[in-house]
Amino acid sequence: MLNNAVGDLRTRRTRLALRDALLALIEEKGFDAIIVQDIADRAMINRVTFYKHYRDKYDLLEQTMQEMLNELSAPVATLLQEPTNHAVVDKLVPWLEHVAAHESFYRMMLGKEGNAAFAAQLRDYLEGMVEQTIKRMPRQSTTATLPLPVLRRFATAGFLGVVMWWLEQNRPLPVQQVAMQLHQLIQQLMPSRTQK
Amino acid sequence: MLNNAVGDLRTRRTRLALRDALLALIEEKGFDAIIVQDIADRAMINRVTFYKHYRDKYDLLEQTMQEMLNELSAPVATLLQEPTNHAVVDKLVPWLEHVAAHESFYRMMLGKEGNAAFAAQLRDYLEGMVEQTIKRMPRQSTTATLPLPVLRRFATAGFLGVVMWWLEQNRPLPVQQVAMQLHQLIQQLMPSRTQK
Amino acid sequence: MLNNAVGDLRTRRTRLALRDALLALIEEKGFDAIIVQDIADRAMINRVTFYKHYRDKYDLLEQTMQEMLNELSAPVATLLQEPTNHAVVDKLVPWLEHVAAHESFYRMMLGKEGNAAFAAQLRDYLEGMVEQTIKRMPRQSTTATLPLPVLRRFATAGFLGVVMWWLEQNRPLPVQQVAMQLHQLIQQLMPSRTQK
Amino acid sequence: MLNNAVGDLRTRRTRLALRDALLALIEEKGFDAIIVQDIADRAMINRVTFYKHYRDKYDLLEQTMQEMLNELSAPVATLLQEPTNHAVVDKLVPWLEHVAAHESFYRMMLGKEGNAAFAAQLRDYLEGMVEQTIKRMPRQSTTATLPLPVLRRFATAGFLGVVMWWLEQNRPLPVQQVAMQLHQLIQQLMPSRTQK
DNA sequence: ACGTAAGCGAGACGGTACGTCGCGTCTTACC
DNA sequence: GGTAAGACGCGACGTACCGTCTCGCTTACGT
Repeated sequence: MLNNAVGDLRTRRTRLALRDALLALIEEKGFDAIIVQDIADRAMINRVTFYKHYRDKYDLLEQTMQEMLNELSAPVATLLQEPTNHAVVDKLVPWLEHVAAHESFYRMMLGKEGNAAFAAQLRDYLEGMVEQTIKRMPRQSTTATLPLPVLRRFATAGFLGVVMWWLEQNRPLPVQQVAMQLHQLIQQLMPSRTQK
Repeated sequence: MLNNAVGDLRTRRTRLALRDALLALIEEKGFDAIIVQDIADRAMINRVTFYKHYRDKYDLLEQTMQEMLNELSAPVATLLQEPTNHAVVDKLVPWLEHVAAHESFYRMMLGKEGNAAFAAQLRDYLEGMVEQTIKRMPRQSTTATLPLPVLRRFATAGFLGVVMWWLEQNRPLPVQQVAMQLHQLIQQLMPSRTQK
Repeated sequence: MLNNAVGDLRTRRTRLALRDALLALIEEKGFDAIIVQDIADRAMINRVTFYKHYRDKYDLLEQTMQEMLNELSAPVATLLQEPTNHAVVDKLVPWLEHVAAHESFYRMMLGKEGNAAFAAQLRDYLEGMVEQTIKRMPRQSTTATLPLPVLRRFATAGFLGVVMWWLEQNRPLPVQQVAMQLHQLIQQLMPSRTQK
Repeated sequence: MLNNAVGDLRTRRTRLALRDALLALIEEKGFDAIIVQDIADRAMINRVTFYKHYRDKYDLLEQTMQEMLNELSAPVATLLQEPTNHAVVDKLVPWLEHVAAHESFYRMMLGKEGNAAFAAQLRDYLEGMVEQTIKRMPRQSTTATLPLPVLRRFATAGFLGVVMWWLEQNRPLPVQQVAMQLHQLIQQLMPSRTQK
């Protein structure tokens, strides 16, 4: 492993090329079908150099996924920190826009040939978001008929399911509309909780 | 590939041993970590003989998955054919019992190290069930505020999500209770449709 | 191994078919390139039946070779037993005619892709012939300048070499002429011995 | 196949080890009985690495044979280039010494379990030598009673036959004596030609 | 600005697993 | 009792991909 001080320009260039190559290849043939030589070829670096930066293709994937999730959560995080109490819908739109921007990546990673770990990670992230949102909300003494973890898992899994559907169908609806529908579905599940 | 005519006793014994070995190994270390030699060893057959029955481990997985799904749907199918209009909950219980009986298999296949194709196949099967159920129901002129595919996908994905949660947590609730909760969640989504 | 009593017609038919198949295949692609399945296919018998008659392809080859040699030596043996003292040339002609009759077989077995064991066996047979011939001859007190084994080996190996050359070149000379030339060569080596 | 540029020291060491292993194994059990793993074990390299250098064991054999023949012809070639007109015998001695030095290799390769291709190659080489020698000689208007190719083939095949006999018998005669006897045999065949 | 340590290309290598070929044995069922 | 048909264990094959090492070249960084 090379010096972690990411200062060196060459290092940064190489790592970037590798990440881009991975993303391109995932879109082309899915993660499982990729071999290290593919990534190196695409990034126009030597295969051995790959191993100087990442343990194996799973290592590269993990780091790339993490960055993807960071990018994904960045706009939402910004919104969350603003004092104005946005409606949930407002948070969904930038979120979905990010997904749309990386459409084929997400389609691949979440689809049949996809990676269960990525889906799980994404769902965990969503569960975290829900948790935070609920914590922020005024404690409403709801008659919680269902245990929270069950409700939360149902909501996040359902949410992701719809997003997958949306991607599989090549986004038949505009972002705003999907956002609204998702919002409505969640409302139906947690009427007392999330109502603004 | 050997004669598919399942007449030969030896063939059937071998194939069965291979399937059982696969299931056991999946529970032990997950599908990806399995090599053909493992399966052959466990089934106490020669590695080459494996290839006389299945193209590769993916082929064996696929066939095994298909049989798993058949087993899964068998009890529900029986219920559906009976004239008495069972409540949805009644269908859920045998379904969940089958999952519970193969707990570790499903936990593995649907979990982080799991197989996205299996999850997708399972979800497709569920969507099919929902579709059939809806067709059987008297056409209620509901004010369907959401497009059916979206609703259906949300419901099935959420449903599976809860089942996964249940397995991940080592089934903290009895089958009946999970069934009830799932039923309630679906009711909340399609109030007019599924109410008996 | 089946009953050695070769009485059974089926057995004889099978064995014959196998031998013919072997000969045909040797001519086509040489012994080494032949697999048991080839022989069985050509003989239109089941592969397993092959093993009921011969241990493996080498076993079949050996028996076939032995028969070939018997056939080869038969006419010469007849001549040898007759009282009239034929010239050596007379013995060579039927011998070469047999080789010519099985031209492609000998070409293959003695050629580049050939079988060293067969060549050795053939040479041993020739050495035996020479030995016998010499024994029959009136003890001539020759000034044997060279040890007999050396002389004999040189003569037989050279003899076979010329036969190979003759086959490789697709028999550019008629049998009689080759016989004469071989005779002359041997005469040159053992002037006092073989002169009639 | 690795870079043929023989520059890399590791490559040369590996190839050498493989050749030596092959030679040792041929002497031990003959070429046919050798499997690639044997060669790799003996050379203390990985089996896969073998395939990075040679297509298969036949490829390795061929190259090794070629080098053997080069080594064999080297001393004779030197002699041929010298102006002094050596007697044929003088050329035979170093030649036979080389064979004696690799006795068991030649015994195996030319014997019953041997390799017909090697024998053929060796004989071709000898024929080439004879041809060259004859060309160099003053055209003697001999009464060539036999066609040259026949004579040449008889001589070379006989020559090799005697060498084989010599090896089979574990060299009962010293090199010089064999050389003399071979010389005499050839003299008897081509009296006018080769007499110095 | 420039010397040097770092990143990098290139190739050999050990090693695991793969999927296939061919062998020889065994069993069952037919004639 | 000979044969067909097929499953099976087994040894070996040649290939794909992996991760490591080593050796030089070149390039960006720190003084």
